[in-house]
Formats: sequence, C-alpha cells, structure tokens
Amino acid sequence: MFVEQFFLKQSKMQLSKSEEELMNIVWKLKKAVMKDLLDAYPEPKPATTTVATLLKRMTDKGFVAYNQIGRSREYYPLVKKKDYFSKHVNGLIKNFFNDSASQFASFFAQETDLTKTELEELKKLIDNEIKKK
Amino acid sequence: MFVEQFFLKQSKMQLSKSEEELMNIVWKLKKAVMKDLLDAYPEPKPATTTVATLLKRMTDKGFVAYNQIGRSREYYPLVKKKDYFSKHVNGLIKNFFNDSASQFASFFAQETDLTKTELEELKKLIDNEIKKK
DNA sequence: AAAACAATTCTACATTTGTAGAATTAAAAT
DNA sequence: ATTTTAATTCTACAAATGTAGAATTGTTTT
Repeated sequence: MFVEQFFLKQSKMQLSKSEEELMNIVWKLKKAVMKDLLDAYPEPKPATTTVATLLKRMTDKGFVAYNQIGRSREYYPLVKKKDYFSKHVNGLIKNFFNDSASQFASFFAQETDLTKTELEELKKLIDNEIKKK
Repeated sequence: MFVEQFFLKQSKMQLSKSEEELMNIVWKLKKAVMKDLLDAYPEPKPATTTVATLLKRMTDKGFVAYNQIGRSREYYPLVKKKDYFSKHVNGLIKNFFNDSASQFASFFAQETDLTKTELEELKKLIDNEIKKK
C-alpha cells in the first residue's frame, strides 16, 4: 500500500458506533484506566476484553492514547469532543442539506422540540454570535 | 430467531454510509429506475451491481420500495428524509449532549460557521418558533 | 436479425465491526 | 504466600459493509 493512501485512510477513519460510545466515556472521564471505563458503562456491561479490543482499535485510529501506569494504562482522548463533533455535524450537513448550514439550522429549529425557554436562550446565544461578526 | 427480536432488529436497523448516500439520491429523485440513480451518482460511479446490492439491502431494511415497471423497477423512498433525519440528529444529541437539545443547539450556533446573514435568518426563524409556543 | 444496452440475480470476497474466551501476568488483599 | 483481582494480548468468529464480476434476460438500436 502506498504511504499516501495510508495517511488518507488514517484521516478519513472514523469511529464505529460502539467505539463512539466508549469514546464518550473517555471524554467524560478525561483520564481513565480500564476499571473506570467499565464502571462507567451502563448495564449490561461489556466484557473487559471487548473494551480492550475497542481501545486498541481506537488507539490505532488515533482517537485515544495512554500513559503506561505500572502494568495498566491510563487512557485519554487525543481528539477534542468538540472537534470530533464539528466534523460529524458538518458531515450530516453536507450529506443531507446540500452543504447548507442554514438549511440545517432551520430544520433543526423546527424539528427539535426545544422549550420556549430554550429557544429564548438560543436566540440570545445567536445574538451574541451576530455581535461577534 | 424469535420474532420479537426480528422486529427489534428491524426497527433498530439503520443505513450504512454508502446506503445513506444512495438514499439521498432516492430522496432527491423521488422515483427512479436504476439508470437514473447511476446518472445521479458523481464520478467515479459505482458498478450497477453495487447499486443493485445496496438497493436490495435497503429494501430489506425497509427504507425503499419499488414498482415493477416491465423489466425494471421504479424505486421510491419509504421513509421521509425529515423523519430519518430527526432520528439521526436525536441520536447525536442523545449520544453526545446528555440528551439535551439546547446544549446541542448552543454548540451548533457557536461551532458552525454561519454567516451573519444566516444567523439573522436563524434568529427570525427561532422567533417564529417562539411565537408558536 | 444482430448488436448493444439496461436491469436483475447470484455469487464472492476483503474489510470492518461487535463481542468475547483463553492465557498470561502482575498487583493487591487476605 | 496464596488467592483474588485487574489488565493485556492473542485468537476467533459471526455479522455487516463495500464492491463488483458472471450470467441471464428482456429491450432498444442500428
């Protein structure tokens, strides 16, 4: 395989559903050893080896790394949730809304059930953003 | 396999990436035979058989159906884009924002690069939503 | 009619994903 | 020191996904 292709693949790679679930735990805990991760899982918890496999794959994909602490490892995220998310949402937007964020926004405002208060807050927030521009 | 499990699976089932891409085309065209679908694909187009496989899987999953027109089929979506989407976005929200739509909203407002004009429009839209409540 | 085209079905196969047992090893608790 | 616990690595395997060739069969063109 060519090196360039390798890197392309690398950057393209994304987490699978269950990796995402685990990633979420990692983000929440910030730093965690196997036990912490397992504890954070809701019932029914997966087998330790399952989590280990996922962590390995996520490490290979460059989403987490770890510090060796004795014989165990303290895992931590390599990508910020925010960044991961932006990409994700932008993918959605690109895929379904002809790359138009505003189209998505209006969809979102209409289709999600935000309460009046939440909407008010959102409005405030947007006002702030407008001021920044 | 138990019937209940079957239905559970059914409802849980979702489209894969490339199925999603195709679904998007189906939504856009509303009704389309193989040729139309292939034409709508950007270069490099997949093999006809690839699309056929995807359509088969999507049909099995209950996302598209078709009318037999002579030799070929006229495919059409069984789920509305909007519905598919809501679920999708709600999944995102649940997964990453502790199920808080407003948290997602604020993330969205801050992290997506909407222009000033778009933000203004969004604000108007939100105002409308507020009035509806 | 012969050739070219369109669509479908079958078969196939490499990768990726979900899940976890077995074996090993070190550390912690009794 | 012996047992228990925690973590890791190795191996495995079924299901899902991405992709498409081969074969077949009508349909349309030339």
